[in-house]
Amino acid sequence: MTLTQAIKRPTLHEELVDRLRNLVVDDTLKPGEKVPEKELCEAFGVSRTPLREALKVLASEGFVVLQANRGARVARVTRQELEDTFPVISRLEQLAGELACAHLEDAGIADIEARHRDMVQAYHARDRQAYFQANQDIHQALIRGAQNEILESHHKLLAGRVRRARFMVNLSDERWAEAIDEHERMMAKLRARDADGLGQLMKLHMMNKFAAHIKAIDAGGDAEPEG
Amino acid sequence: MTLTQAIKRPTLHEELVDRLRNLVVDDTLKPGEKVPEKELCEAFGVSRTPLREALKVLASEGFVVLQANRGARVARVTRQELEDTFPVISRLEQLAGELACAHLEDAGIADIEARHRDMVQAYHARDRQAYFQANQDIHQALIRGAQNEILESHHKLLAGRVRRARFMVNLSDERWAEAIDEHERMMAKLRARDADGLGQLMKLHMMNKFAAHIKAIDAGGDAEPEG
DNA sequence: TGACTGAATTATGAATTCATAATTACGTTT
DNA sequence: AAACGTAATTATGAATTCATAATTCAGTCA
Repeated sequence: MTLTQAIKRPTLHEELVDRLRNLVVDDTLKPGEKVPEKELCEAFGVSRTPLREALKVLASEGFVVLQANRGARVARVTRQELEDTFPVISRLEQLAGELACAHLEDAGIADIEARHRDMVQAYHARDRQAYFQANQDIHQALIRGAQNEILESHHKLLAGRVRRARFMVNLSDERWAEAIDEHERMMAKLRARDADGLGQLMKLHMMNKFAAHIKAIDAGGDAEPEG
Repeated sequence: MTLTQAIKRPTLHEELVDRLRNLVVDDTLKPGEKVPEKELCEAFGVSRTPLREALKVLASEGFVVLQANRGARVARVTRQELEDTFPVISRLEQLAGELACAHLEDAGIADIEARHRDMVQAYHARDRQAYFQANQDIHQALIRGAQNEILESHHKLLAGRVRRARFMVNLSDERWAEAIDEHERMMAKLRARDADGLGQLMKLHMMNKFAAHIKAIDAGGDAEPEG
């Protein structure tokens, strides 16, 4: 009976961690906003204990900040943090690209090709939502294709911190075209299974995305009200 | 009064997270071992609530694994996990090396030089303990020198998972000499502020360390008893 | 009228309690 | 005596309670 796989029934606090993290990542809970335990408890229909456990985890992941005796607030993504995060993400994506070239089956590559076509189509249709989704799927597939759980989990955390819905509205036409071009070249490297080449391009792609964000932030001057 | 710095009185569960993590990292709590809440509560003199919050955080950091209704166990570092972790760490160290070259002041480099000399001295004295300490200090200083908190925190987590005391006993004379040589070359690159060169060497250094660990594990056949 | 003091309220950190799943101990049956 | 089934015990997930730090608000005085 050593083969028996443990049945996975998610415990209450695990469920809450996921739910709350999603609320932060998809920008339902805005940065700097207070996270009142009471309201969330009645919203989710749970007691404070599992919710507080979840908040502690979210805090260690960096999605919320805890102030002693003053509860939790959604973490602000400061410019400094962006500047720290992107170089790290870009290196993780580089590694992912290299490993994906080595580990992906032909079927996996074909699947990414399909999503790439979806993305290009969304680009021509100027469908930001569809583009965003396809883009995310591609990166996700490449990370998964690396078959490295540590890489995947750390990437997921960092990507979650940075991926706030509002960033997408910052996508300029110029940068959008550039990004598409970068993806085309990435696909070529992937088809050729040029591991180092793909890694290099993915790193660059991330750093270019980074530059575009910074530019948009400097131009738009994100209000970032109150504390 | 806007300059008033909030006084930092660590909350109970934060303290516990650190304490418990240390117990795991320094191998006081052995991999696979059960982490009984009751005993730890009376050992630390706290109630179950903060301790359980701490365990949730430790679990999200990967130091313990929680099984529903069956409590927490110290996470085992499997071979697969080592194989996943080292490539990621090596890339983080590579980035750290590049950034450290760019950001470290001369004084910072001099400090690392001093610790390097300590390390070489410990090597010649065959003092594994002192060597280990100096080595860790050097890597730590380089990571800190990168001045990237995201990089630092993620590196710390991964290093903590891998850094179990017993690994040091695996250090063969051959590998030890090799490691010293690698460090010598790293120092040369750092002095020259050759960012890419140092990054490259640090990546390699980590992967060589990785290979040595794997070799030792395969040879020694770590017993890894019970589940 | 506006700023300060202090009580009342609220929210949070932590302890305790409760319900239930898991484990252990025991007795029965073959 | 071994194996199964069931009851007793234990440990855990979650709710509730308690103590205290923060915040709010009313009242006072300049």
